[in-house]
Amino acid sequence: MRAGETTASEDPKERILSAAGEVFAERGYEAATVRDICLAAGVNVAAVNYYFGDKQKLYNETVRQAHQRLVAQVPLSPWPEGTPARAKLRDFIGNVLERMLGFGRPRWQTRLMLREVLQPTDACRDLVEGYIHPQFQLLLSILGELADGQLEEPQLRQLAMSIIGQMFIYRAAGDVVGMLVPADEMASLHTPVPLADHITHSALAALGLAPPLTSSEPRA
Amino acid sequence: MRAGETTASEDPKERILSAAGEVFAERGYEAATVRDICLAAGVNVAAVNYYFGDKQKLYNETVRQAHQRLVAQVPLSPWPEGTPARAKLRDFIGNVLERMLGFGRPRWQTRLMLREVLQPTDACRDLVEGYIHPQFQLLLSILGELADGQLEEPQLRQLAMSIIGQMFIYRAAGDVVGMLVPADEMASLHTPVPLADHITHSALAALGLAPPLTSSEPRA
DNA sequence: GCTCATTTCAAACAGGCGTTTCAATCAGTT
DNA sequence: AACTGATTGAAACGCCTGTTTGAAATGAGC
Repeated sequence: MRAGETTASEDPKERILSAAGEVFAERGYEAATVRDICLAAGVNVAAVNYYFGDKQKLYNETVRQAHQRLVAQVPLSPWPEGTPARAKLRDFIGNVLERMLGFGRPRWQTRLMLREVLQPTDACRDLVEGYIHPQFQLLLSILGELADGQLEEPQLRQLAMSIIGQMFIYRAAGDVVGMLVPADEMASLHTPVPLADHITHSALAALGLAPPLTSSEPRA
Repeated sequence: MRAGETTASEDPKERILSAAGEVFAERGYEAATVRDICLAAGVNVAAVNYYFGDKQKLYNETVRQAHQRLVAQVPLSPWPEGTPARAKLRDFIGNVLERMLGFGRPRWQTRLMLREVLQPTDACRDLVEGYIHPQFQLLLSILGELADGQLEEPQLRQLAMSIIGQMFIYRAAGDVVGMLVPADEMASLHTPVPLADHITHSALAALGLAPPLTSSEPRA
């Protein structure tokens, strides 16, 4: 099949996938053009159809790959046995926020996922089943541990969705959030670490497991 | 200028705006075609350029009108003096959710706004200044009243964003939420009224103004 | 009934789109 | 060196896009 591939960035298929990720994430499926992707990848226009068949198949493959790389970054069993549930909650929220908002990995990966969440296509089902649903279940189990049998599953799901929503808005509507919050405050309070503290504290306080937000000194 | 307009739905300009709202909301700016809009409006393709100049100006006008109609539906001073702050909070959350998720008004109006929030264009600034920011300030004032001076402005803004996030996710990611929550539970718990109760109760509990969620009987 | 500005219509326009073509190039084998 | 199958490249193909055109239809004022 393949003839001579040297490094990953020399393989045209890789280069196209990477360029397509950026362009699709930035402009969306319709507005992204095959010509732009090929220009960014430094390959001929015909390469997309040669390697992937057509634009739609390239898109599906791009989403699939971004999704799988994202999954690979998430540790399967993050905590040693005996870790307190509230520590797990803080870790979970911090990790999700870091993955959503952090500047580490290429931004387009999560941005592409976000597009699928906002307006699902065929590629969305795999994303939910392979990535989002397991994370949701993990959060549910943490909350179940915290509630210690005092909340039913439906209430746990409501609470879980509340927590996810508080993180989600920063990723999905970050621009508007930036218009509502002063710039300096945006940089100091609405970033992964302080946000994770705030959201965790809110959830624990709502569960009666931490002092209310109005108390000036939250416990560590 | 105008020759003979009878009813609102007979005026071609109205019909185009209405059809454009649906199509733009459904497919987005790029994927929506002028021909589809005109077909839906029952007018000739040339009508868009005749009445609005070009596609971009039609889009701007569509967003502007949807935004203004939305604003017109929101009462300016909703509560009589002396209304308890927690009642205001419940009302506010309930109203926003009803406007976001309710089946009353044409769905495309809020969906179009949502598109602007997720990926702002020129039309977004007006939307934020004329609609979102005032609502945000209203929520801030309610929370300030509730906190009774025990929280600083930055903390109030964090809390406000948390509340908005919990509502926002249902509008922006409703499809995925529906994949994570059983269908019957979706219909019973994740609808405007029970959701408003849950979010209000969570916020009050986090502020120490209501019993924790784990307590089986929340106060009315 | 005529005038005249406004509005409608079918047809066409230029440009960009995804895709295809086919000759040129390349790498590996004989 | 010649053959072979995989890859690349420039150009072209239809098709669909937003937009324009110019003539036909419309309707109010006289």
